[in-house]
Amino acid sequence: MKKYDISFDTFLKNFKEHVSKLGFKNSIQKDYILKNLYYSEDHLTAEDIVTYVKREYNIDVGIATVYRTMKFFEEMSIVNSLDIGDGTKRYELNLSLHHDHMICTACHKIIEFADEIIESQQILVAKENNFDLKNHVMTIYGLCENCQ
Amino acid sequence: MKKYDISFDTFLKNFKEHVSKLGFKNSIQKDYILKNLYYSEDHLTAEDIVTYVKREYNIDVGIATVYRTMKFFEEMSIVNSLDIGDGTKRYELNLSLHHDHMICTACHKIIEFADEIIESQQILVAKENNFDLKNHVMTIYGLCENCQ
DNA sequence: TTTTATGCAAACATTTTGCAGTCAC
DNA sequence: GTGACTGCAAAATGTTTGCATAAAA
Repeated sequence: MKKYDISFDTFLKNFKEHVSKLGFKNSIQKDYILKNLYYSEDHLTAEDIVTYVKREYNIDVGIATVYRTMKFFEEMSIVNSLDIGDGTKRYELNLSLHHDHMICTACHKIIEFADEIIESQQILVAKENNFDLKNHVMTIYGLCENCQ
Repeated sequence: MKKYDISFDTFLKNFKEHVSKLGFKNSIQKDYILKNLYYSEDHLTAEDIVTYVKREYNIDVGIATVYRTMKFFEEMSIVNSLDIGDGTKRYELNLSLHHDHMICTACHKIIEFADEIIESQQILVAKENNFDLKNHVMTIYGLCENCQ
């Protein structure tokens, strides 16, 4: 659904250079996990990633590697994690402009949205509290159009 | 820290009547879990609740009962749950006005805040998307004053 | 007396960790 | 060759469930 401003190849190349510069090592697992995140739908669980990478690219990745890699990607700030309330972490690429989520409590559909007023107000609130804002998550729960 | 507009005794009395009317049964476990939520700090884990109820009131409550009770309270809309990103659910009484959280990623301190502009903008965004808003969660991550 | 709630222990699901072997640089 | 990465299996963690008993209405 969502397209990014940067092509996958460019993104991957940049990322691999970045990894090298920091003294970490690249691997085909990292490459294909990233490729999968780039081209698949958002909001994948670790299990999803294992399944999809195998199905789409025929690459075997262990679930432990996925968890470790996602933690690594989060620290690199190229991935965000998301909890839709079912006790399972989901991951999405952090390449697009910041957006938030509306989650339907009936069908679990996820609607993404971005609102500039909310964004700027958050920055203001953080400043008022002498808080050094790094990231934020906003989730609206309710019923989507179909489920009302 | 936070005081509610309603006394615990009044709140408990109302709640017990409500439970009866719906055909459920009251119990001292429910009473003391509620009492603990009312008087303790916010953002307790299930484990915290077991520990505190024992310590403060010398009442034994099983962890399974806490989970079941919190689910029940959430369905009654008197409790909210909160995920601060460490994989453990935390609970707080839903008696006060809506507020959101800023969480320090270094010391895990939680700062509560309420912002009317953000609140009203959320309602607007939901409306624009034909989404029937029931609840929402907003969390800002970053560094608190002390940890910067 | 009927039905719901509780507590225990077992089950379950998700995530993390230790370790031996592999791969990148 | 060294150090980081991977995969497996085991462990750890958090949460849920089945069942017998207890308590509420």
